[in-house]
Amino acid sequence: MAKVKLADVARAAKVHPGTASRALNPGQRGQVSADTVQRVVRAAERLGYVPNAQARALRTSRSHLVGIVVPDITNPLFPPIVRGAEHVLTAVGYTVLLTDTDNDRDRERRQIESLLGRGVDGFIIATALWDDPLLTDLAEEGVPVVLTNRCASGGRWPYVAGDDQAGVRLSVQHLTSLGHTSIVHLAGPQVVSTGRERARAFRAAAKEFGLTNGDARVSVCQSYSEADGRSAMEKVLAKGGAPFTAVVAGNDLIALGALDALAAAGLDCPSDVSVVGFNDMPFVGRIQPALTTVRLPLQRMGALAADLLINELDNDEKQDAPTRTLLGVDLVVRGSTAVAARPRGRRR
Amino acid sequence: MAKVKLADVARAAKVHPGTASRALNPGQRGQVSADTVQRVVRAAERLGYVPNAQARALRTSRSHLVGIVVPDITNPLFPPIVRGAEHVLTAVGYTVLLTDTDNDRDRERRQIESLLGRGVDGFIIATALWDDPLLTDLAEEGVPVVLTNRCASGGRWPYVAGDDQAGVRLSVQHLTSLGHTSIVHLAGPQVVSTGRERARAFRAAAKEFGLTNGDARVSVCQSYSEADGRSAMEKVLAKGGAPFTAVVAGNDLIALGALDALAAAGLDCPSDVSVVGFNDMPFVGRIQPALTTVRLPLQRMGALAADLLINELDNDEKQDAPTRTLLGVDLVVRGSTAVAARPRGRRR
DNA sequence: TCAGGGACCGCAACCGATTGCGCCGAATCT
DNA sequence: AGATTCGGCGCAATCGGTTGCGGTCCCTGA
Repeated sequence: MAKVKLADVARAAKVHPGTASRALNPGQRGQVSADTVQRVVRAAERLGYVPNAQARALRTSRSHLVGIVVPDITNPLFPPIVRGAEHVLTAVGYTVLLTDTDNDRDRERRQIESLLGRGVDGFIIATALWDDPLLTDLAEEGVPVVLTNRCASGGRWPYVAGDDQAGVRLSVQHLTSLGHTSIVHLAGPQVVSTGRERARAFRAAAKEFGLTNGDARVSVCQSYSEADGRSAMEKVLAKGGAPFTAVVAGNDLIALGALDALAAAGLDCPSDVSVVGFNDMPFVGRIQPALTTVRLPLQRMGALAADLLINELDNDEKQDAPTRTLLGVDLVVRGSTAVAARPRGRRR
Repeated sequence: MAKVKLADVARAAKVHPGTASRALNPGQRGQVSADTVQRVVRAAERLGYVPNAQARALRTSRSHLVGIVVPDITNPLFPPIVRGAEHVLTAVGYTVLLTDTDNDRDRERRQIESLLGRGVDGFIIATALWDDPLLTDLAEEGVPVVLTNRCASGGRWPYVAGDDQAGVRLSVQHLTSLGHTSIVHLAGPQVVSTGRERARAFRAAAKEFGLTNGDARVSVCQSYSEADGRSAMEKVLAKGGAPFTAVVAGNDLIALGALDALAAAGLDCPSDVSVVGFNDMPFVGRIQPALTTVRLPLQRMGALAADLLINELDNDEKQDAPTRTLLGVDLVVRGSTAVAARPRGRRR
């Protein structure tokens, strides 16, 4: 069965294609008599008419396509975000173009350009660097962009994410209330906002809860991964210095790596060292020990990012002050944190 | 900066747009002199020309868009598949339209129709039911489809997945070799191929390894979820019957649910009951007890599915015999399986 | 020298939907 | 009754590439 096109519907309803188009588009329906509208709509239904999105996009230069850019869809952090965004977007007639940049900047740029060639109306980007030339390029071309998960410097883009600062503060508060007086922060990469922000928040919280400088060390991981979490933890253990009894990880992956390093060093979690993660990835509550971590409303983040983008797309007026939303987070206390033991660490 | 279009390039190269088009398309390049090709290509580069995919698709009725349909991107099974497929597809100029059906048939149909309206060239579908009207409809419309993860009856579609039968056989073999003589299979839903196939394989393997009927029970879960796994396990425990010492779960999620039910019933895994899962989802090796499970090459599955689809799209000749590929699987032995204890179970 | 044959390239139609412009007939006003 | 307005709809251009057809020019062979 050949695709039925607008002209077919028009013929069936005995009107001109232009009229059929108006009858089918709620916005222009006022220009057509109710009677005609009904005839056209009926005909369209009877024939099973599905408008050709390509043609429409070509003419209107609105594709109703949205690109979602994630660094690695395999990282459990992102699927819920994608899902939340997708549900909102499809509900209002947008379609999602997903692209996984594989944490590769060149690939990311190529992908985004390809998507632009496809005429996407806007992007939801979860891969932003703190200083990101790609973003400024997009801004110059006037492409609507909403950032999620990570933000960028300049505060130029709408943005929705979890409240990193609050999450870290909750973690530190929890640990100090358990009697921990020397805590290590295994920070995420400092080129992304979450890495910077959580590290900043850690220092602030440490000060707030009375930890002195030497007792609130920060060690930076190259990436958010188990491998880098592990090696960062190993490095801290090897270096010695003041003994510590707790670790605040930049995210759950880093926490997992840290757990490995601790176990390898013969340290037990939580009796020797408490560990808290960030993100509450699926199943981290079932690992051994069950990970205490900060829960973000990921799906809601995605949904909100989509809302923001839709809003920006529909009101083509540019708003000068981009909305920036921080969603509340919870600390989920599980088995990886416990009352501080006598201070302990690897000494040289 | 306004988008540069083909006409601009043509003007810059002092040729007709038609000629510019031919010069830029490798397939037609032979019809243009080498000198002109170079002029056009240079001009295109200089101006930063990006062809408008919509216009091209409209004219050629080839969008280079592929729809990937998954039931729930939040299920860790799917991201690797999507990733594998996406990498292959983008490498040859296709773009991925992702849609998450939320396990909702109506939603799925709407989404697919919407994607068809967008002119997708083909689909990779991971949501197939065993008897799936949606698939036959697509087949009637002549839309290329490749199935992955699950297949459908009739053997009408190209298909790539893990070797379920081999995986289950490995599991049963492993358990019997540990001395288990009474095993329960918590099967997945029987409306999807993996549920049926694994159940069938379980019965066959049980027979092969000498388990009698009463010692190879099958209980079916409504869905692949922790909740249904748990309730199925609870039901088996409540019903009593012959004591069992091992469980082969339809997938990891079901296994997790079963673990919960066992723990709630005061049974220890693995000392009282061994459990083996299926899929080797991320992090199931870190839960307590570390789950013995069957590992599928998920990313490779996605990549292969993409290869199959591309092949079908490029050779518009319909091949009468669809390729069906089963990828080899491994049994990953971890802590949730152990030598059989004395048979035990809940007795009334 | 002239017919025949390519190689190259321009012309214009076309893909399918949208929309500014303007025509026509009927209702309203004076 | 004649002028005027307005609702409803048809016409045709347009979005940006692609491609069948045919024209021009040059080269080859007799």
